[in-house]
Amino acid sequence: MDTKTRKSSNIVEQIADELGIAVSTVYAILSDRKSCFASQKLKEQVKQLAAELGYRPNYIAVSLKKGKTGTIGLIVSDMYGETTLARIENMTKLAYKDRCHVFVGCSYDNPALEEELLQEFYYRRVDGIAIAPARHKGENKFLRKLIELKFPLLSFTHVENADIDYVSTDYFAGGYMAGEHLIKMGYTRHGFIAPEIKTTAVKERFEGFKKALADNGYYIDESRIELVRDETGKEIEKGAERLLETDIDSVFCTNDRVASIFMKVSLSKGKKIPQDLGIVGFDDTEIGRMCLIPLTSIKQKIEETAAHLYSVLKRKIQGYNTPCKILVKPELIERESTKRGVRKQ
Amino acid sequence: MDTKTRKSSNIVEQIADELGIAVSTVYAILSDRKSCFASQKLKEQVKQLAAELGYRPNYIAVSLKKGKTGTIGLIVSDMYGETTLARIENMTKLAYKDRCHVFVGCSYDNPALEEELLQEFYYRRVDGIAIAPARHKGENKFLRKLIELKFPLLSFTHVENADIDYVSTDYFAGGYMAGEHLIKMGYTRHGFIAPEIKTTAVKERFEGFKKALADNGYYIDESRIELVRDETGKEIEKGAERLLETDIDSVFCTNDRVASIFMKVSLSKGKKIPQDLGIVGFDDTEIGRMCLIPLTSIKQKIEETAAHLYSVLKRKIQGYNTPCKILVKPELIERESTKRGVRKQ
DNA sequence: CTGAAAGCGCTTACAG
DNA sequence: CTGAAAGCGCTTACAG
Repeated sequence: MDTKTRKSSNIVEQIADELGIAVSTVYAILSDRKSCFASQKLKEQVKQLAAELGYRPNYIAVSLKKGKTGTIGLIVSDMYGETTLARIENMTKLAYKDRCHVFVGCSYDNPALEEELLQEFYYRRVDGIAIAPARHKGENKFLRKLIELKFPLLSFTHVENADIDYVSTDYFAGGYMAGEHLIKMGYTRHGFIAPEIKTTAVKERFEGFKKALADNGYYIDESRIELVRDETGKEIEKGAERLLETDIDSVFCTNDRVASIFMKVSLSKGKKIPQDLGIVGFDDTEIGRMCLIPLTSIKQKIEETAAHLYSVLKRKIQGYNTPCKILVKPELIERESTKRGVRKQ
Repeated sequence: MDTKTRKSSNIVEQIADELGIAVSTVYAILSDRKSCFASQKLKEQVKQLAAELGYRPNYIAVSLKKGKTGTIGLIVSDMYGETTLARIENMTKLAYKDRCHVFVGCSYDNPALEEELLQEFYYRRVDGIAIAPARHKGENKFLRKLIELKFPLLSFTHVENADIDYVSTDYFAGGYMAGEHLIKMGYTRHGFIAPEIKTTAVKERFEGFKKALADNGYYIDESRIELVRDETGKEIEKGAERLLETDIDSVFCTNDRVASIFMKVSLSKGKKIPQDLGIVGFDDTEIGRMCLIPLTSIKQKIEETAAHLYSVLKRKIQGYNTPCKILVKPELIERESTKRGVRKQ
């Protein structure tokens, strides 16, 4: 038995010395390696000692050696609302099934910050990145670089003029559903309200909406399109008031929050919902469900989308790099705010 | 000049070979070390080459060497609501100022999962952990262990019978404020509604509420305390209906969601708010602001709390380990739902 | 002012 | 079946 007390501060070496075996054997035992043929008794001794000495595995060393960190970067573009939280939740939950953990970062729609975060995560050696890209346009050279390098990277939305892979909600289809639904419920004078359109996600839902109207012989007049200056409650209220001065009998709102404000303004003006006015929102959030007249809304299948995205990302991490552009259809959730008696077929 | 082409795959070695200098010099230049006295020209050459060869720093190696990862673990107990998202946001934002990143994990109120996550983060060598502890009681031995080890660990709430440091909202004070406010507005028959009380956070706000009533000569009768079976909308509605059959003229709801459901039920029964009925919520969320009658609510100062928590955590990481039990007073946000003409002084 | 060397804590061939 | 050695990519004294 080797008694030269190496007095190492490294617990694994201490164990090896104490038991007169090699460090590599200790590691083999401690990490339950299948190719470890130590006797049961030895294994127990080692584990016992490890516990006594307070051994803790060092995942950082493992990461360095393996060249994989078991880590994913998630970049969101805002820290507001159920959609963002759901993305965080889904990614962490899915990753954890593979014992992976996720770093969360927010670009606040700022391309420079987005670039920084991307680089940070890249240097930190995350195995892959999921990103909800900044909506305000701006050059992101680093994003392009990562795409060129074929770094495992996947987006939650389609990005104009960037060849990034994505798994996204089909916003166009969502808008189409909203339009179709209002028509089916017998509404004929359709309006649209949204804060100024800066994102593909919003532009597409509007395009889809218009297409549904057109396909059914309707047309949306300029005066019935209200593009509000910003997302503050004040501005949305003002927009709602203007829109209510037109002859609309229904409105598609870009999200549930806008819809709920619209509803409040409408009710305060004595409108009957859904009789005088049908309202459709987007996102199917709690706020819509809580409205005095529960809100019909287009629900993004966030969970399904996330599962898809994660599995593709995982494949990319494993080295498969097939291009991937996936659109997931949303779903119409019908509630009181459009439940007018008439149901035209 | 050393021409033995070591043909290393390591970019830094390649640079060193190419330029005939030592690797340590290359590293010194690449990481802009102040104690690096290489000539400006050499520095430029090195950086140039690094860019050409696509060098990327390896934070994992740095972490291993330095024994610090620049990483924080955040464990939340649910993935629901504005408070959780705000915690995630604040932690990531604050940490990022120090170029730290945060792993997010959720225990879903499950002590076993909580223990796992704690251990994962510990093994992953996060520098510190911020935790919103699981509310359902259950032994968490690992938590205790970390506390014993004096691992940098801080909680968002006080935990019964565990000596964990925390920076928390003062829920008792919040409940007290709610009670005091209702009394000041002239309400005299006070009720309380909440899903069954499992957490200190809720228990304390109720205790504070009762104290405010007692201090002002009021008393809350059993019949006016509605503890609902679970958090589903259905159960809360039923509870609200029962409570509305008593003679209450005001109610303190454990959170804004419950309050907004309560309001809906009340309105549908023809109650006038705030004249017949005053309602106070908790958390000051969008849902409360969106109510038909905007909701008076107790606002947790999440941002302030987070800033406090982060700075204490940082000190712990730096090795200072002074005990820390901090309560941050919340704030009453007065809106229409309690704005009754009478203002008793 | 620069460079050779040891070491952070692991894993993985490879030799015995 | 077990162990000695090299190496993952860095940093940090220390020698020159």
